[in-house]
Amino acid sequence: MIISLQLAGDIPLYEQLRNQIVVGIATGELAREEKLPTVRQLADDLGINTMTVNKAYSLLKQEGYIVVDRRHGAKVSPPKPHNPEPSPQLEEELQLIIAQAAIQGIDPIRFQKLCSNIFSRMAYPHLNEER
Amino acid sequence: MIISLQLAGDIPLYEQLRNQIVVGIATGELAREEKLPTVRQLADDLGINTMTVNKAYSLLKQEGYIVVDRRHGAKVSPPKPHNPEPSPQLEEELQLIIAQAAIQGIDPIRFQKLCSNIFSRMAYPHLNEER
Amino acid sequence: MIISLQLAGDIPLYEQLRNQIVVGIATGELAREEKLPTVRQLADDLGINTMTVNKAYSLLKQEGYIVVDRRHGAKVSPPKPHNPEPSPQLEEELQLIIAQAAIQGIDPIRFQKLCSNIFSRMAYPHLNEER
Amino acid sequence: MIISLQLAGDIPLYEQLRNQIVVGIATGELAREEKLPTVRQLADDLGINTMTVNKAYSLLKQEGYIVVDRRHGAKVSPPKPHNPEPSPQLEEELQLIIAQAAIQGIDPIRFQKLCSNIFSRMAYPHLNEER
DNA sequence: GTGGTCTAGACCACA
DNA sequence: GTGGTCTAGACCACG
Repeated sequence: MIISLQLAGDIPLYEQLRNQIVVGIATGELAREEKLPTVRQLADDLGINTMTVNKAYSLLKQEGYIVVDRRHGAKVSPPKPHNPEPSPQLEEELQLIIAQAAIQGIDPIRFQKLCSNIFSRMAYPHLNEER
Repeated sequence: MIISLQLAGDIPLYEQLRNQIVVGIATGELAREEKLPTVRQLADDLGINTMTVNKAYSLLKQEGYIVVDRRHGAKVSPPKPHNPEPSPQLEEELQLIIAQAAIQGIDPIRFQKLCSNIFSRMAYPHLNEER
Repeated sequence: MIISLQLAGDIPLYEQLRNQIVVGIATGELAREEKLPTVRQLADDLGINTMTVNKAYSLLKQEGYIVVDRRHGAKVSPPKPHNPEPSPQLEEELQLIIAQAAIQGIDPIRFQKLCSNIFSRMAYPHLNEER
Repeated sequence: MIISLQLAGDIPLYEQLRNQIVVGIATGELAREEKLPTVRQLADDLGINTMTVNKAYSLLKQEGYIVVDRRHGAKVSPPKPHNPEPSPQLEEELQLIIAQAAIQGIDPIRFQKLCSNIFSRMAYPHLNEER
């Protein structure tokens, strides 16, 4: 999986890292149960400090996206059960996005299509292949 | 228009302010061409520093959401022409949101419905009243 | 409030710090809404690194014990409503404590008395003085 | 006796093991003088490293919970005499628990009841069958 | 060899 | 002046 960080940006490195891994999990690029690179490995690859990677991993662990097994490092969490209720925080973020889209001049139909496109890139295991 | 800031939160005050004004514009709560309160006025109302409000206004101006006329203060920008192409940045943010939603266990249909609900609260002037 | 760290121990410094602050909040030694010392201040006082204090504060923030106001630093969270249901984690920890006490030869009556003593040192605002 | 370890957790495996054995002793699930499985046996059963089990046993021995007879393997220590004085360390741990409980909004009566429930699951041999 | 912890010192964003 | 972020380098606990 390719990770690209913009060193000169407003978003903290650890957050960029966290975001890209979240997307990687959702798209299936990082398969469920797949082992993530070690902290040191990833830090080396990206040319950043181990503690920065550490912080990203801690965040992901805290949010439940990954689990850290002391024996084998970090891996992607097992899929969550189907849950139709969005968190309030997510809803608020979505509202902001849609507000911006609306002002930019994007109509709802176009937006829906855009969402569909993005969704189709996700490998969400919640519809058919879930136990 | 009601603005509520959480003083003790991770999101910077100026960004919360900017976000709520953007939503206000999209929902029509802040009518197009409407005059915004002065920096000092708003800072007083919210009990925060003028520099913070100033920063939010600067950001909004830079992003094109408002125009600052030296004689009349700040006001909401006129509507943009219909433009079906989303900015890459918006697309990226949307991707992150959808990724999180997918992992949370929200299916595309539910998500679409959620979007529709939010869109219906927006007064997007791009479909009928296009100049 | 006095904080004493054992530098040569198994418990990480940031955790010792976190624990003592939690106790300080419960006993009322750190009054509700009271401002905590700044990260740098405390780090200097204790002779440890700022990042260690930072980590303790982050933990406390994440757990809801304190709130961090960007304008005035960290302060103790407002009291929680009366809630008779203990978290499962707390229950498990308590079970371990009681197991150890039982093996040590402490009978239930003695234990109850011990709890009462400790509780009497707490300034829990949940019984009378709550809105 | 059933032992369940969470491989992906913050608590070290050897400590989880130690804790569960302590609880097992207190509840009487592991009867006094009962022989514990060998290090290798237990390691195999749990699918973990022998060193991890070894460490847990060493800790338990050092704390006086078990005795290791070179000829017969490890077994639970004989009951301690009735001793109403808690160790300072236990008292400190209890203080932390109670502090958290108080902040969580649990009142002393509820807490006492919780303790009683847990105590009733213990088979403390110090009240009646004292030698 | 893994992640976790800690240090000293630096720079930046926020208000 | 506050907390937040990042670095380079080190040591330790865990398994």
